[in-house]
Amino acid sequence: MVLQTETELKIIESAERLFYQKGKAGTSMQDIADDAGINRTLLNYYYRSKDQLFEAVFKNALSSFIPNVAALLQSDIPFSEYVQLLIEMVIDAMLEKPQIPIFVLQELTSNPDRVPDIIRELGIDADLAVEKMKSEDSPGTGNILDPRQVIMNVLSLCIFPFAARPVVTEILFNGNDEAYIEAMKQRKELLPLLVQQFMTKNPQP
Amino acid sequence: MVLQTETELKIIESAERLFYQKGKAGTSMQDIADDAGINRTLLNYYYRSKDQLFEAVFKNALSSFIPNVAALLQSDIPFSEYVQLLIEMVIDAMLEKPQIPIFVLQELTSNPDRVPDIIRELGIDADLAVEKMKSEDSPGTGNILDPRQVIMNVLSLCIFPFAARPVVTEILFNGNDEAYIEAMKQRKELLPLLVQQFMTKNPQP
DNA sequence: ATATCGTTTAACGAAAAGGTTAAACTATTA
DNA sequence: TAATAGTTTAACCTTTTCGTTAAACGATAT
Repeated sequence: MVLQTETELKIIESAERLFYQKGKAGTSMQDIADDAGINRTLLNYYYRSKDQLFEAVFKNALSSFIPNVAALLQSDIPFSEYVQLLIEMVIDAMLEKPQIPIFVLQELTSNPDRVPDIIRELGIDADLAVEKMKSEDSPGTGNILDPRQVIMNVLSLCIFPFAARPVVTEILFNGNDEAYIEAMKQRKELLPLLVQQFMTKNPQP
Repeated sequence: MVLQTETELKIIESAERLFYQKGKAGTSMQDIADDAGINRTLLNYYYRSKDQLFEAVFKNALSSFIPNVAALLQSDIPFSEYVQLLIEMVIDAMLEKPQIPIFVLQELTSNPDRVPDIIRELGIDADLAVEKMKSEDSPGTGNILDPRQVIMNVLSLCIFPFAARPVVTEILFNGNDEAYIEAMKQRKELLPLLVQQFMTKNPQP
């Protein structure tokens, strides 16, 4: 069964939406069937079990942005360019599907054993990337930041404001959604400058 | 019933641990009773329903760190000091209970209606704080960053690496937990310098 | 000793959830 | 037209889950 039938697509779309919002345990097969407007038995017909349906959604979620990051990690562009690309990539992914981080992190929190397998499966070797970054860190640039800290900073700055959207909107923007969105647009220009600044300068005098 | 019986405490502790890890829907009343080593009926005896038990845990989670932040927001210390305190406060909270952000954000994602009530209940007025910050932003300091962006940055940098701990540990530190912890300790000293830097300098030339 | 109040337990009932099976339906092909 | 393969549905079974109820237990006060 290579190509997806229309029903199969409707199922995945509904499952995605509901799993993202309510989590795996919080979503019943009936919920998904109702949302897709089909009979519940069809879920089992196409995906055999709830576990397998969830698995499909989860893998989709991961593969929607991790491969890009992984490819970047293996590439041999200069570190500064690398960071710029990473920022753009992650923010774009967030704009498209902001719920993914929470969804993935929640799942990995309740099931941390899965993490190593997933990483291995995606073929990421951070050591290699980090070594490359260090070797690029010629003394003249004044960059003394551990590359790992830089990556953590970039991911944090890009992902968190989207993941925490409802809280951020309410606390910082008094529930004004347009103001939130506007701030996120500004952010896309602000972050590269910010990151470049703290990458190329020694914060200690 | 003002003071808590021993049973009541055991219940809350178990409920907390399990809700944090598995979420509300992923945790059954039986799970909690087993973890606490008591009869399941006692959960209903003391907390009436699963909803009310969850509510108790959720409010605990929020009140464990939001009040500090709220108090800070209302205080009238200088903005730079304010940021330093915020960083310390948030990182300390994260070190103690790193699972809270995901737990809270997951719940708020599946139930966004709750956010406004919660904020109001906690008596936070960000506008007031932001205005204060802006008024402090005398031209001489060169600070042109929107205070809201600064706050977002601080929260992002402090919270995300803890919330994403399993992934970060595996991807950036090859599963070496000690290395992760070491990096977090470094982070506690790094972040204030970093934030101070991008607060007091104009990233645009 | 027994009455009483708070606590704990076992048993019960109802509803929800996941999954299987066999029958009904549909469209294509022989 | 009839057979066939793929799809959809209704009915059924089993397990889990939440909540209630009434009885048992235990300590303290009368």
